[in-house]
Amino acid sequence: MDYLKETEKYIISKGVIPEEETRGLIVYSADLKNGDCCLPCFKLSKVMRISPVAIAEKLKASMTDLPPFVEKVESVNGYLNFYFDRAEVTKEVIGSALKRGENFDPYPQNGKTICIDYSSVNIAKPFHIGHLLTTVIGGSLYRIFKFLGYKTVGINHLGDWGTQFGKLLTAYFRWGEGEQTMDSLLELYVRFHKEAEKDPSLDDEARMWFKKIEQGDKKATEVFEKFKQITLAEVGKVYDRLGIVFDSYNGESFYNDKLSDVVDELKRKGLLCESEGAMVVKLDEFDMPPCLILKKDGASLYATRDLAAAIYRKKTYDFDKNLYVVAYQQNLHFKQLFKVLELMGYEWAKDCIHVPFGMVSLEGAGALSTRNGNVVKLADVIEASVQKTKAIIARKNQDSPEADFIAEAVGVGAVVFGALSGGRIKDMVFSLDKALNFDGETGPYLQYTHARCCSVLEKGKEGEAEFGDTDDETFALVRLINAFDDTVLSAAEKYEPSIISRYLIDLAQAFNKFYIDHRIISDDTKTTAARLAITRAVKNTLKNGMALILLKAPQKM
RNA sequence: GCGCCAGUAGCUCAGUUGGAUAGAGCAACGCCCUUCUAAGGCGUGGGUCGGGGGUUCGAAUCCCUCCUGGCGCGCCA
Repeated sequence: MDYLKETEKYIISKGVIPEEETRGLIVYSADLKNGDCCLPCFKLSKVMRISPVAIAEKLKASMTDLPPFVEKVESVNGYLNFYFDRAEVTKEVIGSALKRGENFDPYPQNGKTICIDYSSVNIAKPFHIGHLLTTVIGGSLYRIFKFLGYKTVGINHLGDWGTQFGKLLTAYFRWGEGEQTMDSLLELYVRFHKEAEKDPSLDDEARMWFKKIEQGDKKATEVFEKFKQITLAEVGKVYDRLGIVFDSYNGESFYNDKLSDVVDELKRKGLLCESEGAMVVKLDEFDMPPCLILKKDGASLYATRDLAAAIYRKKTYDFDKNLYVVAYQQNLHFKQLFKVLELMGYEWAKDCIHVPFGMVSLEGAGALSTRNGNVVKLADVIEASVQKTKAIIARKNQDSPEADFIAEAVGVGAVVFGALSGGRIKDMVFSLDKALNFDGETGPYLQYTHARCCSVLEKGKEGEAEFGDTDDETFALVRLINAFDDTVLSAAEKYEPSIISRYLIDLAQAFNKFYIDHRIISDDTKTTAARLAITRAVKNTLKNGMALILLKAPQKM
């Protein structure tokens, strides 16, 4: 139940204050001492020309028939404070939470489709921690929107086009024919850049090889396809461990044969003009630099492919929203892209949304760079984290048969949560030590709390609950359980999984306080039943919330 | 130079559509396992919310200005 709305409705029903001015004023109290929610009357004071104190007093006087969930109302310094009937609210909140069961049903299908472009790996380049954010943010948004009843389309817009692949082929045929791995491909790429500094003719050779790929030359295409398979097999393993899925792997090369149509369309609509030898769409009147469509030599550019991709996605999926989970370096690019779509007359341009996130750099080593090999591979970080978890489990002397499963869930969870716990937009300095810290606000903390709930539930006998517990710790927990849906909706609205992460930390902290201060299983069957019901509601809420941020919830750890 | 974003405790960050005394975690120190998982809990210390001005009954939050940092600004993606 939305208690703020209910309270608002009740206040308005009194007819003491203007309805329009009251909407949205009610907030949850910061301090439980001041009640559970309150109406600050200062804004009303301006409209009604009465002092806030007088308004609060007048309202209080009118409230002779409180709704069932409100116990008392107080007027304090211009605030009208509502104290909830805790037993009543607890019963309602825990009751409806338990009704959802262990796995919450998704919202009913809303008939809307959302495309989410994320991860977007580059062929033959290492899958490193720089890709972690786009991968897990996108993967989490995918689950959040699916939960909310959207049809979701996850798109891995592969980086499988460009002169870089000419370079790779050059290096391959010169120094590395035969079986390749991701590592050996990276070595080839790094070696090319080193040698090309001394021998510029290598660049010409690279252009030649890329031209061959473009023309569909058999030898070039075969080798390139092999590189693609090697890459996808490698990153596929990481996706599996992270629980990331895609519905499409259409990358840059996929749009190759759709580019000329886009260019023609731009011409036809009078948007394309020649500038310094290149073809551009001018955006001066929107205070933006021009959007480059074709190079001097007639070759297409990034924007050209993205235009083709957006149009293709609209045609194919008829999306209601089209998300791009791409680093903020490309803010301008997407602004230009969406503006050009708008100028082309596509009203759906407004549904295209760039979801930017911050830069990842390496502790001590600065920016990540594929060229000089300054990378930390995602698979290595995950593996280190899982190994550390195994060591902890061994130390705790719990050689359970599920040890491997738990280590995998917790190790991966630590890495994933580390990436999803902070606001998207902040830059992140990656530190393995920090990623491997399992104390405090971390994924393992959430998982531990969940396992703790499971352990208690296994030992106690659940039964018909009567809620007499109304102390602050218990009630804080109840309020948090009730906030689950608002939290998910807010995360979706802002495309910000970290809102769910923060919420789950709050929930786990509240439960751990509750757990320490309240003996859950005791001789008193009524109290035991009530506390177990709360524990189960917490467990289920944690588990379902964790799934939305890609965290597994083992029963034990 | 212009544009966008960021600046909150030693560190990492919440809080930013204005509401009551600015909150967590990490690190440090001190406590709590003969009762449900100590990957936990409690306590202590730690703040010019980048600076200054303004709007307001009320500002970390809104406006102006300055400082610092990051990113972007034509043929890479």
